[in-house]
Amino acid sequence: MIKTERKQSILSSAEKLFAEKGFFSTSIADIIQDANIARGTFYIYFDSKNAIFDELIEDFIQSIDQSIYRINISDPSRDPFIQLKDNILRVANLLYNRSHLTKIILTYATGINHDLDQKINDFYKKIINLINSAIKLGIQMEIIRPCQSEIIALCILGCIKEVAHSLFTHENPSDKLNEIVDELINFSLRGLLNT
Amino acid sequence: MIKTERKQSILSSAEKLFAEKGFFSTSIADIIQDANIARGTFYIYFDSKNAIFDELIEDFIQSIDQSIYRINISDPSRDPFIQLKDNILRVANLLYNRSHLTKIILTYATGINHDLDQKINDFYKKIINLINSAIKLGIQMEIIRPCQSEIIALCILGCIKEVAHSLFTHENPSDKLNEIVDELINFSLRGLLNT
Amino acid sequence: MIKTERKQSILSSAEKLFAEKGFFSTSIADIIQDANIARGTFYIYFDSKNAIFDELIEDFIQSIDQSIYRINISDPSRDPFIQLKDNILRVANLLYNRSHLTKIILTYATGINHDLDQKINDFYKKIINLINSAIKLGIQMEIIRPCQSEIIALCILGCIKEVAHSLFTHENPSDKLNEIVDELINFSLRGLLNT
Amino acid sequence: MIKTERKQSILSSAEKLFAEKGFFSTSIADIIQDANIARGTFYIYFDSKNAIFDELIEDFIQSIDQSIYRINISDPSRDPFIQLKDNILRVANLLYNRSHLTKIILTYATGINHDLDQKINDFYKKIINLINSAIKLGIQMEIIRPCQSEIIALCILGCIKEVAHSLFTHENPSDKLNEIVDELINFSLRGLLNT
DNA sequence: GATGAATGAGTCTTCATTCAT
DNA sequence: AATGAATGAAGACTCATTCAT
Repeated sequence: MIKTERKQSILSSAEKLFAEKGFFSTSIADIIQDANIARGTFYIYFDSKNAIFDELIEDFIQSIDQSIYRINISDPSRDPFIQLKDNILRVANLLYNRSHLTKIILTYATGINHDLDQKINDFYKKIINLINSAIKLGIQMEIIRPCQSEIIALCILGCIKEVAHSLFTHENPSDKLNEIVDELINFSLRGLLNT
Repeated sequence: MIKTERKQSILSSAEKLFAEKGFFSTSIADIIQDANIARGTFYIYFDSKNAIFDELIEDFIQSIDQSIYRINISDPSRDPFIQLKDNILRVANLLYNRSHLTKIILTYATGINHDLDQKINDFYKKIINLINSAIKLGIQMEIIRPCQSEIIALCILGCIKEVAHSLFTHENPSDKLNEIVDELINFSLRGLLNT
Repeated sequence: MIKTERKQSILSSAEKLFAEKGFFSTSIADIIQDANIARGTFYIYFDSKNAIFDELIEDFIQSIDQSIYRINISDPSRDPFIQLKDNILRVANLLYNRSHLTKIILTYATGINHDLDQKINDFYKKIINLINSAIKLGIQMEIIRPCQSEIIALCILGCIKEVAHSLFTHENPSDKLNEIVDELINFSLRGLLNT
Repeated sequence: MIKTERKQSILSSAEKLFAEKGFFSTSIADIIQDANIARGTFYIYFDSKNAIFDELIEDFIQSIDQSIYRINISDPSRDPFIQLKDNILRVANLLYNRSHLTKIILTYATGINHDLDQKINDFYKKIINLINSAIKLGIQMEIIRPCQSEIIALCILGCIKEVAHSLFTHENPSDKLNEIVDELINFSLRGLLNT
């Protein structure tokens, strides 16, 4: 087995186990058993149990990050709402396809590694800022009603996280992504009231 | 020190530490040091590390549960929206005042105790159901527009959790509860669009 | 409750528990619960867990010791065999009536207290010597055939211990003492062969 | 050091210490110190302190069991008394060579492990039954005088145990096995009386 | 005398990490 | 590169004993 394959195989086992049992309840013994390698071999590829967890999480938040494109409002041929929906769909698809990692970050509890806590916090802050800026822009353009955009940004992130947690964290996650995303956007834009 | 005081003091130390460092990274040594008691004393009051954690969580979800009153729609003198807002305010105040416990349940990672996992799941399901029923009722009464109420219920829970997490989890949580709750309700009812 | 009664009550609980669960598996908590006293009270009457065990054992081996009378062979009016049988019957009755203590000494494992080990050893040695002297006397008097009396003394002690263990250690010990003692004496004197 | 050697070395240390100090007074710390290994190494080879004790005892009673051959009375060329003596000699040699284990089982106090208690009880019951059947057969064949064979079987087991305990449990156990076994058989067959 | 809360040394057990082969 | 035996620090938990009330 070539180096990168072996590394992937270990990452894959760890990902599965961390999602199932959590970081602390997953032991190196569990991982090497699942990956079918010797104890020492694990430490050839990763410095520590923390290190493999970090790598998993960091790679994942980076992929999510890369699947979010900045919304272009200067080009009149591209509807910003469609760009928004495309972003959400791309992220949703990513979460859907990596349900183990989705579960891991959505139930991530601090206390494993301070650096990692920081990185995850920064990631969420970045998303909040992104949403926040979009809302503020919308308010300027008078598409969106005046509001405390920071609070609303939190709400929208919360919606996404809770829905993702509920839908993509099960063995057979829902596949009606499009419908669900529509519902979510609709709710965010129009609210519940029957007007 | 009388028995109940001592127990409270231990609970208090544990609550603080679990919130700061997480369940697994908090040792009995940490707790007894903080509570300024001997090792054996801890075990007079609690059977195990799991037991004290369970007690903390169970008591908290019970308080939250008890602060939510069923909304009465048959009495025309009581505006259901005000009843809703009162519920949210009561819960918000509770979370605000018990910020350690709020942090603990909002970053709760499964795997500590299967029974507890179940109880927390049940609690969230109960809340989802409450919201879901309210939405369905609203739809019937044509106050609320037709929608996939299950998804929307998740959204609303997500909003509450994320806002709570962001605001009540810091050392000096925001005290503009009323404003925040208004913003949240407004968002849920009207959405973002400027109509 | 007067002092001696309370002490007896504690001794009684300890005796029962040591017999049931063994010295190490019986905790002070078990004893005070059974005796219905507070923790501190125990230490008014006994210095330590070892101390109560020692007292129990020492008193018991002393009673056994006192129930064995030296056999008088100079008085022709008293058949030595009857004196022997009377001795055995007295001991047997004692064991029968104190089945808890019988179980404790018969399953006594060293390692609790070096002094006590010594005392029990000395007690058994004394009995062995008693039997040994009796046999030697019998040989001199030509009642008993020549033999290695030390080995035979061990055999006889072994017979008594094993029979006692089997019979007096159960919930309802056998009450056919007389028959059993006859059988034992017969075996020792005549052996198994059909002559 | 190869795995089986290391395991033997640990078993050997444990055997010595359990014999010297008893199960409860022997700590894992004692064993690993004597075996000159690290704490964790012990747990590579044995699941627990109970487990190593069980293994020691079970293996030993199995060896004893296997050294006892069923006595063949249908073959006229083989004297049953010689077969009996051979059995006793084989067991005696085994006990003589494993004096630590001999001490352990002869002072075994119940309460360490219920399964093990059962196995040891069963083992002794099996021996009692063996002796009992032999006596009954002897009675039928009119070699042995009529008697309460159950009591006598206990006596014979008691003789063997006490003699074994006294002789093989010391640092330098007696090596006059043949003589001792003869004495024991003689006593059992002929008793003490000078006829 | 009686109480029972408090103590802390001692015990078993786990597990991430190392390193000689 | 791969192995897996060995390590030992760190953790949870127990329990005989003490002592202020």
